[in-house]
Amino acid sequence: MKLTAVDISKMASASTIVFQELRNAIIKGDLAVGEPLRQDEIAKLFNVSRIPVREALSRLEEQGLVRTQRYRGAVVSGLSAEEAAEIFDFRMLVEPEIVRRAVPMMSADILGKARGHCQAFSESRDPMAWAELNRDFHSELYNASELKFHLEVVNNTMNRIERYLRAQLVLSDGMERANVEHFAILEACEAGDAEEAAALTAAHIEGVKRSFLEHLSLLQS
Amino acid sequence: MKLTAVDISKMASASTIVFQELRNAIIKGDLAVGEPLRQDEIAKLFNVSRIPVREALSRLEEQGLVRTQRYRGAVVSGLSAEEAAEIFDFRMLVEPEIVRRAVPMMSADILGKARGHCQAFSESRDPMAWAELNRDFHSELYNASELKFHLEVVNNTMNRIERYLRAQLVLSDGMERANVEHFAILEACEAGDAEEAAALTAAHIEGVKRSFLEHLSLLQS
DNA sequence: ATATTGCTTATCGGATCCAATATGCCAAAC
DNA sequence: GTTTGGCATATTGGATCCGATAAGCAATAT
Repeated sequence: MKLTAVDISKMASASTIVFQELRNAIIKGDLAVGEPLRQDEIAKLFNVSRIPVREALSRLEEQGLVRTQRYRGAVVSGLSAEEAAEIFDFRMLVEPEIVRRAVPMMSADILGKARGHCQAFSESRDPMAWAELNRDFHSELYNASELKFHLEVVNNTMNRIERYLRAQLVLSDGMERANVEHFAILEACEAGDAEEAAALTAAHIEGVKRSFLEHLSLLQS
Repeated sequence: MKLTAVDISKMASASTIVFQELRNAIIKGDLAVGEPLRQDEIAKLFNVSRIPVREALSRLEEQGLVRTQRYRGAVVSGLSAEEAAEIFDFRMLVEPEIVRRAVPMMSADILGKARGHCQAFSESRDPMAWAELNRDFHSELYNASELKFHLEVVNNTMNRIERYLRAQLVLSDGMERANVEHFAILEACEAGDAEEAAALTAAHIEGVKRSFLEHLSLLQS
């Protein structure tokens, strides 16, 4: 038999599709913080009943991306400055460790792909694509670690903060700095220097954090 | 006005109650790994329709506590030895840091409560209560950090592995060792020695990890 | 005996319907 | 003018119902 078989049992259900679309919209910032998510409205958008929408909203709440009040519906949840700062601290704790353990496992293929993402990031002129490429680059490196649980946690963490990173990449020289730091991290990886790569990753996140908090205090003054 | 007001809008919905009960049953190990969770059956148990049950199952899947296949239902998900080992590594990374930042914020009240949990743990003769008291003790210390995000992540992490810890506390001298180590951690906290408390916490988790893996290899041989 | 086919039942995903609560508005009472 | 009570509407949470798929079993053909 020569058939390109697709596993239909793994096809996404309606609720899964709604979930993923809503999640992406929240992550990208297309849905503003505090914006109410009406079940009816979403159901009509996707041409489904409210049942799969409600399951999607339950899952989003479990991920901390929306907040729900009984009989009052769900709203997109955001982060206070303190919460964002804490999330940066968390990333500074976990991501360097992932890199440390990933470096010895990086094949030439992975390093090549990472360099590709890095290049694309540096050359892109589309601010909206930056966050995407930034995440591709980091994911490429992190995935080499094959630490499924760590990666899952970091992904959920990124989902919560990426909106703010986008805003910040555009508003500052963050883009150029990120670019330089990415290449530095990449070179440490290519050199097989796990400790250096981890240290650079920590410094990178710390820089983003500081820049983020500065911009925030500017906005609030 | 002197009324002990309860916020009725925060009362749990049916789906939330089902979710919490299922989650607790999975965490405690009352529901075996691989056991299928039939919507009808659960709905009848709680005297509700399948709708809130399905929302509960969605949420459990989002937490990694069940696995769902389309049209085939949900089963309790477990951990391979590798996955469990990775989770211990993750805990060794995060929990010491939480302790480090919690120590300066521990009031006499908190330390008192922690000592209470620690005592209760050491005196309890009920193996099923150990895991509970163990978690109370650690939570008491961790909560002092007021790192909401870190705490959320650690809680979800514990939810995935607690079943295995229970089994292990009973089967070994783990109970006694944990007890000694708890008091050591507590003393470092009382002394305000954050670094020592963090180091002891890391050692504690590492000990549990090693003991866990040894028992596992025994079982498998 | 074994493999294939068709049927029956169990179970799931989703749609539709109903009850409970929230929200906004307007009139009436003070 | 402010507050109170009584609607009408919007929205949610849950129950019931329906179509689709999975899984087991019997009947048939080879």
